[in-house]
Amino acid sequence: MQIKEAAAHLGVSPRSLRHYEQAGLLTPTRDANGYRHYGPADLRRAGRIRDMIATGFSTREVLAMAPCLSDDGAGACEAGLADLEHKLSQIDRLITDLQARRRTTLERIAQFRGTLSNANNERKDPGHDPDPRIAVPDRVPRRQR
Amino acid sequence: MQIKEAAAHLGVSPRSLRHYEQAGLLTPTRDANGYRHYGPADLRRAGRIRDMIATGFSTREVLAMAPCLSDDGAGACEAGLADLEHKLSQIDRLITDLQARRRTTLERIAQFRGTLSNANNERKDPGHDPDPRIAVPDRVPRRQR
DNA sequence: TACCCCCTTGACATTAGTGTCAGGGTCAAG
DNA sequence: CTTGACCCTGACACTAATGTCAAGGGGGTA
Repeated sequence: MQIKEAAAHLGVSPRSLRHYEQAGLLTPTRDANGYRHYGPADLRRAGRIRDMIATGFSTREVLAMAPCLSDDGAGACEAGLADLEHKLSQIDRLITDLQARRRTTLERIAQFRGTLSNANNERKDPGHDPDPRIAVPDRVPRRQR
Repeated sequence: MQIKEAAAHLGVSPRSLRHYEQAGLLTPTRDANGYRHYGPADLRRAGRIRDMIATGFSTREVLAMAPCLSDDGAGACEAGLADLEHKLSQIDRLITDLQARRRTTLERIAQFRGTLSNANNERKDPGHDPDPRIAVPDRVPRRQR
C-alpha cells in the first residue's frame, strides 16, 4: 500500500506519515522504485502513533516507548511502561472529568427542556457540585534534550 | 490565590495560565493592585483547560466549547457538545487501545519473567493478535480561521 | 529605607506538527 | 511517446504552546 492510500486509511496526511518516519517512529519498507510500502503491521503501528499524537504525546515521548508500540517484541518495554501508565492515568482523569461533565450537562439540558415545556414549574437547579478536587499532574516543563 | 500559587496547584507554569487567559479561556479577577486572583472556580476551570490542552485540544477548540467548561450555566453548550462527544470517542478509542496494549505488555513481561525463572520452558508466544481494525478519525487538517 | 520576592505587560525565541511548493523520478493508460 | 497521477527529497512558512528576559510596580520584613 502506497503512502497516499495508507494516509487515507489512517485519516492523516502523507506529510504526517513521513514526519513520523523521520522521527524514527515508523519504518515502512521501500519498493524497488524507492516508494514507501505500508504493510498491515505498519498501518497498525501508524494508527497507534496517530492516536498518541492526537492525544497529546510528542513524537519524542512516543519514541521513548517505541518498544511498547510494535506488534511483537516484549523486550525493553519496561522503560516506557512507567511513562505509559502515567499518561494513562492523566487520560483517565480527563475522561472521568469529561464524562462527569457530559452527564451533568445532559442533565441540565433535560432539565432545561423540562422547564421549557411546563414553564410554570419553578424548581431551581439543585446544584450538583462538580468534584472540587484539583488533580495535579507532574510538572514536566519540557522534555530535556 | 496569586498566579504562582495557582500554577503550582495546577502543575503548570504561570506563563501557561496567562496564555489560557489571553486565549479567552479563563478570566481570573484582579486584586486592587492589578494582580490576578484565582478563586476555587477559576482553579477548577483552569484544571479542566490544562487537561484539555494536555490531551491534544488546542485553545481554539477548548474555546469553542467554553460554555461546557464553566461550573454553572447549561446555556449554549449544545454547540460544543458534538465536539466534546466526538473527541470523547477519539479518546475512548485510544484508551481502549492503550489498555489493551498495557494488558498484553504485562502478559509479555509476566511470560518473560516466567521464561527466565525456568529457562528450560520452551513454550512460544501464542500470538495474541491485537485488533487489526484501523480506526479512522475524521480528518480535520487544521481548524480554519 | 533597603531588600527580596512577587506581580504586570510586552517582546522575542524555540519547538513541534503540519501545509505547501519546487525539482525531479516512476509508471500505467491513452 | 505523451499525459496524468503518483512518488521522492528538501526547503520554507505557519501556528500553537511555552520559555525567557526586560523594565517597572507592589508590598512585607530586616
